[in-house]
Amino acid sequence: MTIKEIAKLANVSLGTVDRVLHKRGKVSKETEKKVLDIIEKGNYKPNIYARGLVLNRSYKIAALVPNYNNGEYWEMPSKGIKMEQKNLSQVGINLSIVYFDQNSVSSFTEKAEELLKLKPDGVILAPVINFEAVKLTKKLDEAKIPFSLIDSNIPNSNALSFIGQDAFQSGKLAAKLLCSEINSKGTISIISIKNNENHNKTLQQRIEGFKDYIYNSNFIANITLIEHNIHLGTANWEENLTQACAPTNNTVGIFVPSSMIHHVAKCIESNFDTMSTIKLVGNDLIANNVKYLKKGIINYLIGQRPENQGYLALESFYKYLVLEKQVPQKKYLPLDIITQENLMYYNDDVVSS
Amino acid sequence: MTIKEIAKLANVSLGTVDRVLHKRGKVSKETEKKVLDIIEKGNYKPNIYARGLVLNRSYKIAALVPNYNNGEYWEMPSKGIKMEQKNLSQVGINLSIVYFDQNSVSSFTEKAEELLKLKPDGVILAPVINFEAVKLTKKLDEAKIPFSLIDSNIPNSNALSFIGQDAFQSGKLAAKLLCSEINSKGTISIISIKNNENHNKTLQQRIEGFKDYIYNSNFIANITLIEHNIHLGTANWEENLTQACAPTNNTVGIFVPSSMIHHVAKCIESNFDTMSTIKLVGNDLIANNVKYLKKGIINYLIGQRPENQGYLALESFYKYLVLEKQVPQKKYLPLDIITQENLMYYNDDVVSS
DNA sequence: TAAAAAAATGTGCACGTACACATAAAAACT
DNA sequence: AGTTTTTATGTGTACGTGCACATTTTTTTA
Repeated sequence: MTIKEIAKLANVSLGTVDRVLHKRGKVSKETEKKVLDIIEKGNYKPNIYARGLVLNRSYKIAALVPNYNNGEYWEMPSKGIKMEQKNLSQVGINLSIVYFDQNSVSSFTEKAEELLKLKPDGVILAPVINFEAVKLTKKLDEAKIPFSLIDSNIPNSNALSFIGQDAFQSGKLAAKLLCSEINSKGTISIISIKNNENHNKTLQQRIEGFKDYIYNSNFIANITLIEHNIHLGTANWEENLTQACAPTNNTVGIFVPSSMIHHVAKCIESNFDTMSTIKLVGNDLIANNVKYLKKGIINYLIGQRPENQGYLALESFYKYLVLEKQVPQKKYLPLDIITQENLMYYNDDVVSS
Repeated sequence: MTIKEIAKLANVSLGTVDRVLHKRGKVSKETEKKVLDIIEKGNYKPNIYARGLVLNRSYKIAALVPNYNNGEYWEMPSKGIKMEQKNLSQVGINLSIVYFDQNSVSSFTEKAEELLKLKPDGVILAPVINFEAVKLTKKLDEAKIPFSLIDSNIPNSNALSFIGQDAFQSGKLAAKLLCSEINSKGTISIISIKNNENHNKTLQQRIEGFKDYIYNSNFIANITLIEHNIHLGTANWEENLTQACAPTNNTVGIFVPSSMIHHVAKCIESNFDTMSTIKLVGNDLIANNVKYLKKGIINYLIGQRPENQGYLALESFYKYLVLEKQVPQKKYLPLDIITQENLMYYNDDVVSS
């Protein structure tokens, strides 16, 4: 059914139907009702091609995400955004990615300014520096620029959508998996490995989830939990890490609540004679982690589909701006459990493109 | 860049550019080269809206899948197909689903005939009755109707694409998960639960994968494998099943290579005093299975994203027919590991729509 | 009751492409 | 050279929508 057909059925002109469809007024009550009835009955849906052709709109989306080296976690969300950009470039979605250094607050504020200068029609934001990100969202609200959050959420923000994981539940799952691998009494070491001093909400929530599971399970009778913090690049960090890997001589498991578990795996590998029985659970399918998963040093990785995060964020803007559809306010991605046996089907799980 | 602009730059008419673009001939070598150069340089991409508008093609896709009762496995692929249909109806993809009874060969052949009478532009086929499905694919080849396979593959067929799982690997994964839950010597029972006598390739491959893992691991020293076949609806099948659940009095685990594990779980629940320690691993997130996963009777389920299978199959036709893109010949979906802890983020993992 | 104002309705063009048809230029024939 | 045939190039229309502008009808005002 087309506008023309509606017009014919209602005995009015195209213009009148148009005014009814777009609520531009200047239509008498009666004709409006007549037209609306026909639209209803005929289940009229605008032709997306004709619509796209005549509107020929284009939107500028800007993403503010951490920079990265090859193989690091943040490569993946960026990859996802870029992939989807290729699909959406033909339908009027243009993308600029602005990278900031997640170890530097000033870098973030600087890049945030840069981003605002682009006057984007939408923003994708990774609020890893939480406090500063909140400030930016305020500014975006003022400027009436819609924004989507990826990776971690800012509760009570005005975000168009949040796409990421449930960090607490991720921690619980890690604990469950680690416990399933452990058959004896002993110590589990929780090692936070970080680049900076910034408080990381996601890590904290994962650890809380992890402890929650242990404390509420039967395992607590047999397990002692010890927490460690390692700051990459500081003096002796490697020694400290080795120490953290086996704080007692009956250490049975290690949990690293981030993508940094490959550092632990490397450490275990170097001390294989004494540490080979320690079970490892961590997060994220980055190349280094995958390597140790394949070797059997890491037992489980929990994936959070970071490419999908990026791609869904961009897609949400397409749906919102171009298709003018509603988008879900929150999208928790599944917590994928990855082992040697199912790795191959996740590792090249390309963004559906 | 538009055709008009190309024409202007090349000092020719729109018609000439059109002939070059569509290789309709009747263009002199020189002008053709001139136009092609400009197209190349300008990186011309046809406007998909204008294209869609003027072509206004529509395609009839027919799906041949097993019928189902509420909550059964085959509800999910159908659901996925239908969901994507909603998205694609606006872009000229029309769908008819033809259901057959997977326990009846004659039903399949009958419905296959019905499907061919629809003269579809593409077919989605679930070849669960392998031999008959092969015959159908031959006919489709003759009629030059492209087809996609879901759920299980037909090797060396001419399929546009296969979308499904790696059944062998799925079995290996099941074994790994079951073993991780088992801490003592004992018997593992592999129970095939079926509705019919037909040979089911997928089940067989899963069992082979399962055994492969066990036989090549250290567990084989402690584990005895026993296989059982249960035919639903036959006399005493429930007694037989109870028998199969605990063939020895140190049965430690049960693997069901299909979505039918809820029957086993029910049996365990009824005999909870004696069987509560038996670990269960099965396939597919159907409602009945989820129920027992939540209760803790089933320990792991392996998911294969059946909705996605349906939705990707339909999407592959959209890409192939409408967008005229190439589609991957094979798409193995990830083997999702589902436990109580990550269930919630899979269970409502709606097809990205 | 005529003129002015307001409300209602109608018309025409543009978007970029595909394809049918019309025309012009070049080549091959009497 | 003049005619026909072949080859090359140009023109026009339709697709369905959105929006600016034109026209008609109704209501209000002097």
